[in-house]
Amino acid sequence: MTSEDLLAVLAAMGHGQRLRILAELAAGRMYVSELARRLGISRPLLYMHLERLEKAGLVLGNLELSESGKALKYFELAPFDLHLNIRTIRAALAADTDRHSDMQGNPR
Amino acid sequence: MTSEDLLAVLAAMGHGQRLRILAELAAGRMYVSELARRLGISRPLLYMHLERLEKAGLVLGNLELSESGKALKYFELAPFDLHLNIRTIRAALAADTDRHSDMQGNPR
DNA sequence: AAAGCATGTAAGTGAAGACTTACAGATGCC
DNA sequence: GGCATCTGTAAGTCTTCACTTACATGCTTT
Repeated sequence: MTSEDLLAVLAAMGHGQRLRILAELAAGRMYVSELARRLGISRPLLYMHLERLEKAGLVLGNLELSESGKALKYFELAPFDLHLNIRTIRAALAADTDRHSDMQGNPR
Repeated sequence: MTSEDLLAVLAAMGHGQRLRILAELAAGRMYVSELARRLGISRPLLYMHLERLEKAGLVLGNLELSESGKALKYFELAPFDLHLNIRTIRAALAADTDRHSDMQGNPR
């Protein structure tokens, strides 16, 4: 995990609304409009938050067709469990510089 | 831990410079000017970041007098280890509403 | 056809955050 | 005294973020 990944997660979570979105999705998958109604926020705003959460890998979006044929975009929680301590931070920062070195992934 | 506390930590950590500050302090306590030189950032900027980290409880500042009598503000890492998952998030949000109920801490 | 509900995006506004330059006060050393 | 080094803060700029309003599109049901 690079520091970029770590930062994406931290920044995504570091916001009240998005914390509430995650908590709401813990109850189960839900499509956007329904989620917006439950949280009492506007849909475009929710969209922005969901985008950010998805980029951080915390939620997963999926456009589906209901039985009646109506398009619904379902979001669900992605499983995550990050041990946030100084060790994790140092490892993430170290991973950045390591990307410059060769022979990673497929060393002979 | 309330969501306010959690958000303070997440928002404080969700920034590259501050992540680097924490990593640098992992090597040991250091005073502000020295830390600024090591990181290559301006002192006022570092100040702002340290303030934020301190409010989140991630670092600890202490103004001391050196042997020669010069004032130095030392910062050190506060031990932290946060398990970041959906359970923690829900617990934090739940703690918010619980603050309105009585008999917490010392229930008879 | 019209109304209802869904997705998706664009444009604009207002507030918060990140950063710089600058200045003031205090002490130690030459 | 004058220079170096440290702390602390104020003011100003600039960008990013959060949020609203509005509009275009598509399918369903009445």
